[in-house]
Amino acid sequence: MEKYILVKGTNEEIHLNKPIDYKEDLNSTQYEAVMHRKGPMLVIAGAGSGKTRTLIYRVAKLINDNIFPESILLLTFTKKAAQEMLRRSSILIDNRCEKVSGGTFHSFANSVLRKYVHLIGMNNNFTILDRGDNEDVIGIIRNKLGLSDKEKRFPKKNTIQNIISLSLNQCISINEAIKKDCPHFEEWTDEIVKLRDNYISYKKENNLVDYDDLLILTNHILEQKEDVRHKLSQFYQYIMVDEYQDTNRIQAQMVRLLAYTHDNVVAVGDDSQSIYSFRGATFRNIMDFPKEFPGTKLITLEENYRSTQSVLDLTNKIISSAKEKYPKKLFSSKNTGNAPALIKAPDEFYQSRFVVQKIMELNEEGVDLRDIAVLFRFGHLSYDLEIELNRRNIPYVKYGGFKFIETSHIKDILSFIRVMINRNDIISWSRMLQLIDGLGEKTAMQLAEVMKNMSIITDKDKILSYANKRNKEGIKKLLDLLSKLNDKTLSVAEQIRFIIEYYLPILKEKYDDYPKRVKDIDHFIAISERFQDMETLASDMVLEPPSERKSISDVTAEDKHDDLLVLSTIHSAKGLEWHTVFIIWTLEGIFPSSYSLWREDELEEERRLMYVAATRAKENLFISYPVNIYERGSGILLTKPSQFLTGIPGSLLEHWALVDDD
DNA sequence: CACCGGGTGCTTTTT
DNA sequence: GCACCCGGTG
Repeated sequence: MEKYILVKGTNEEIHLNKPIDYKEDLNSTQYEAVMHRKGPMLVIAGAGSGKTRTLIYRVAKLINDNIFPESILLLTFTKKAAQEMLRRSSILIDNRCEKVSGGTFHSFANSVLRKYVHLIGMNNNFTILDRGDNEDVIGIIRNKLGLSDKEKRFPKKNTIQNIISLSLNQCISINEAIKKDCPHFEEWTDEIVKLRDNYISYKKENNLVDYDDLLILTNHILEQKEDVRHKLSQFYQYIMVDEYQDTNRIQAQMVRLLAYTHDNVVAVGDDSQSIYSFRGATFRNIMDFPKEFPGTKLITLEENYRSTQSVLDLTNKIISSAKEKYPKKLFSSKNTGNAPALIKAPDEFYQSRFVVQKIMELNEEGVDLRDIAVLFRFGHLSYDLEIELNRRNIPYVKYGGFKFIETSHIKDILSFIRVMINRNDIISWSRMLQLIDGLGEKTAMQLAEVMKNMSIITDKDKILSYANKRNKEGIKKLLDLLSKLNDKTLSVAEQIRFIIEYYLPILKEKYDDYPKRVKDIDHFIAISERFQDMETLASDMVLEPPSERKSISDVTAEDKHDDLLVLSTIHSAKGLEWHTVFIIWTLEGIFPSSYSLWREDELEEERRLMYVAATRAKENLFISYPVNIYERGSGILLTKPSQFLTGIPGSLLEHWALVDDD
């Protein structure tokens, strides 16, 4: 037994291939859910009630009963969640679990499209646009339509992108989306509709697909092509959807279509944790599931295995003011524990120092850094804290906020890869060309149009005829690189090496802070080595980008057994748990955000967000806010603590004030 | 004409 | 910290 003392993790990991005793390992409601075999079932699972455990055991049970693993489709919110579940199922049974189908809705849709999109007249080697690319395309079209230099203010490209996406995800018209999201731009409705139409045809011409298209085109195929729908539905006999409260109409529709021959769907979720309505998610899906699938078996998991009763008393109180929900009240199977605390700090710097000091104390008492998390509403709210952490040499990872993939140097490198896959990808051509000194937007767009139709090898001179004195050498160098990359026998790693060899001098010229960026590039090389082909590399980088950003100080900490403190936006903390949780910046106007204060449904979502944040804590929960903060956006002084915390009695939430002791 | 550098303003949450 | 705009320069 000795060697298992080092095993860190959940109970089932200690199982190690002994036959599973389902009755012993699960409570009676979990057991009922796991034993369910055919027909629709909805599991309402409160925070920490063993939702993941239930799913894992169900996968194990199905495989144990010799169900073909590939016929199980497990749709989750992140790829990480899917992998983690399958890994844990594998420990229970064996690695047949790794063969279970699934991933995120988007990655699943991607794989369907790569196979079938030619049936609706598109090319299977399409490029997926991430949000930045998306905005670039919209920017180009906006300029083409002459909508940028009007006297009156025309909405920015990211606003337009939001409007278009909102209208698709919520199945409403552009007009309604504008009314809902930004009524002050209503006068531009006609122009935005025109822009949207141009955007659609532009994508079609250039073989581009955005996030929304992945889902919409997949549904389109499933609706139009009866044979495909039938085939897939027959193949995926056991469909499970995690985090059902965060699906949107299109995703619910996809599930409906996939299940049409058998209705064999298990949806798991918690309406109180629905926090993605800005992306079109609607908790109506989970409320209406029983209507959509008649004969649904409903199971509610209420026993909480995560948090102490003190934490639950507070979280029950926070959610009790919510307007609409499936009734449930969590109770703990653990001890009472420490009361959560609300800490009032004079300013941001005090708050940061308090958090850091507390973390160091806990760490000395034996709590690992990886068992502590600091959560916040927006990615940028951690900047000050990050400085303090660096100063004290506390290593951390950050989830949420800016993405590795969204940094300009990584996008630069990806542009080469994308062009190699899809020569019609004008955006990437243009980005790549603009890296050349003395070559700007205009020339890049012209050249991009030319180069996508030419052979790099034979038409060199024609391409060079577009060059001028200043950029000729640069274009020559680029052509050299492209002809090297033309060699089809090169491995992914070899191709990447050529690209980086070409790119590094440019990087050093372009950015003063290049040493930091070179490290990112090394990270990228390491990631790319796992891939056999460029196509998968390119789509995986967009669909499931490496989301964590390590602080500069801990490139070495990776070797120190990865004991890193976690900083995260609340959205990215979904589904996770820690021994100690800090929630910072709980200030009226920030959390709830000032955007939400005017709309009841958005305020409700902020409340659920607070609930999600607080229910991440197992033992300790510290909630803090600074006072007297000037917010530049709205120009007001923020001084009040979050309305979600003010009416709460001191017995549930202790009030602390910071005093100087140094 | 196109490019580039400097100054200004604004900044949700994610696939 | 980043995107966008403006005015100077090649």
